[in-house]
Formats: sequence, C-alpha cells, structure tokens
Amino acid sequence: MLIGELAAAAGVSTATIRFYERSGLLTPPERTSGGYRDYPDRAVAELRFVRAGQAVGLTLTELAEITAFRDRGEAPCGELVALMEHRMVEVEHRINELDQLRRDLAVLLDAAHAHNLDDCPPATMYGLLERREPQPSRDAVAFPRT
Amino acid sequence: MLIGELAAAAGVSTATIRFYERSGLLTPPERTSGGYRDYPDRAVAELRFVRAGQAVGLTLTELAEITAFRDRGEAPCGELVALMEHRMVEVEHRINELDQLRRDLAVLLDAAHAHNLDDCPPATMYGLLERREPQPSRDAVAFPRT
DNA sequence: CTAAGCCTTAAAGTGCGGTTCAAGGTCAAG
DNA sequence: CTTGACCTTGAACCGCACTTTAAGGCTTAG
Repeated sequence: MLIGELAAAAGVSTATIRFYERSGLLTPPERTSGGYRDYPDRAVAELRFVRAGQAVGLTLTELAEITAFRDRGEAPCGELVALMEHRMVEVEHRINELDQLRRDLAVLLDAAHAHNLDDCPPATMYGLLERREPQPSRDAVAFPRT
Repeated sequence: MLIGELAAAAGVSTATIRFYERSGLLTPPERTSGGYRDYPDRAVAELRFVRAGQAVGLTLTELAEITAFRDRGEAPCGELVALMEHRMVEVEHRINELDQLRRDLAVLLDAAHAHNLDDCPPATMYGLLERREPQPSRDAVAFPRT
C-alpha cells in the first residue's frame, strides 16, 4: 500500500502520515525499489489507533510512548488504560471548570442586560466582566479556551 | 507608575504588558524623560479588564477590537456583550462535547477492565479505544484537549 | 564613579499538531 | 519519450499567547 492509499483509507493527509512517522507514532514501513513507502495492511489499524487516541484527547507524545512499547514487543495495554484514566480525570476537571465558567457568564450576562448598553464609559464596561465570587483556583495562570 | 509596578499591581509580567501594548490591548502610556513607560492609575483597571476577558475565554483579538472601540471614544458595551454571548454558546457546546467524551471514556474503561491487560497483542490494544457509537460530528477535524 | 536594579528594543523561541513549500525522483499511460 | 499523477526530502510556516534572549540605557545609593 502506498502512502496516498493509506491516507485515503484512514482519512488523513499524506503529510500527516509522514509527520506521525517522524514523531514515532507509526512504524517506518519498507520501501519499494523506487524509495516509496510500502505499507502492510496493519498500518491502517495502527494509524486509526493513533486517531482514536487523539479523539479521546491523548497527546501525540503519550501515544508515541504506547507505540514505542508496542514496537519493543511489550504489552502496553496497562499503560494505555492508565492514560485513559488520567484523561478521564482531566476531562471531568475541565467539565467542572467550564460549567463554573458557564454559570459565571450567565450571571454576568444577566447583570449586563440590566444596563443601558448605549451609555458605556470604560468603568461601566469593565464592570461587565467583573466576577464577584472569585474563580476557584486563584493562580490558574493559563486560560484555555476550548 | 512604572511598568514593573503596574505588572505587580495586576499580577502579570512586564513582558506581557509590552506584548499587550504591541497587540493593541493597552493604550500606549506617556514616557518619562528617560524613555520609561509612565502609566496613569486607570491602566490597572484597563489591564485587569483584559485579564478578566481572557478569564472568560475571549481571545486577545476580540479584546483588542473592544479596546480599539473604546480608544475611539465609542461605546463598545454592546459589542462586549455580543462577544460574551457568543462565548457562552461556545462554552455550552464544549461542555456537551466533553460530556459525551466522558461517557465514551467511561464505556471504554469499563470494557477495558474486563480484559486481561497482561495479554495484549496490538489488535487487542487497538480495541481498547474503539468507540462503537460514532462521535457526533464525523468531520470534526480538530481534537482540542482542554 | 560604580554597581545594582530598574527600564528600553527587536528578534527569536516555545508548545502543539500539524500544513505548506520548493525542488526533485518514480512510474504508468499514451 | 513525454506527460501527469504520484512519491521523496528538508525546511519553513501557522495560530495563539506569550517568554526568553541579547544588547544596551536610566536612576539612585553608596
């Protein structure tokens, strides 16, 4: 199987496949006499595994560790499950953060709609974003949007 | 007020303040005879507004539009509220996505714990991430983690 | 006068997950 | 034997929100 066929079979670009190979996520395939990558059928499953891992929010670094285990003939199911459990905790944490944010925004928007939005000096505008109840962790230095 | 004092007052680095100024988020202050930035007291509120906007997930580009309005003497409260409402929709959407992911992970982990994790050929491992019920939007090309 | 501790700038680097580009090689059809 | 569709590589670029680095100027205390 050539790279374009693998790409079509897994629904990714050929550039992504080469990038994954460089990143240690896919085992480098044999080459044809002309130097083309020649993939075995199992490469499709290998690639789909990476995409499935990404879809649940595992990082490429984490997935590379798993595939490195696999390529050394070890049995990384335990490691994979550990990553999934860790991700589960992260997701729950993030849902709670976003839910708090949703509530905060609801309060702010409610208050905002009580204002005359056409009379809007800076101090009034700044007030539209002021959250009285401090957000749970005071020193959360990053503001992830997604 | 010098930049270091403003930074301390708002809890950001001086590099961040210069970056915000370059990005159009803060009005460029007067300079002292020696070329130092000399901030008026209202710069603290201005900077805190930007951080508050970030904390609810507005982008710097969005906040720059607001401050550009303000610096032209217009009344951007309506625009700010529109951004907040838009952000609210995004947050709700993201919460739903993450909640679906949480449920999917729960199912996968449940199934995984029924396996013997020490007997783990690749095909078995790949199965640990297979989600039968397809994720809502088939062509969601990005995998945001946060 | 000098040393410390502020401040200045432009430019480059970071992390993540890729995409895009430039310059070229291979292969099958016509 | 040329055309066009594929493939190769390395390097640069993207967005986002900064941080870091390098090289130097200002200010004040001793």
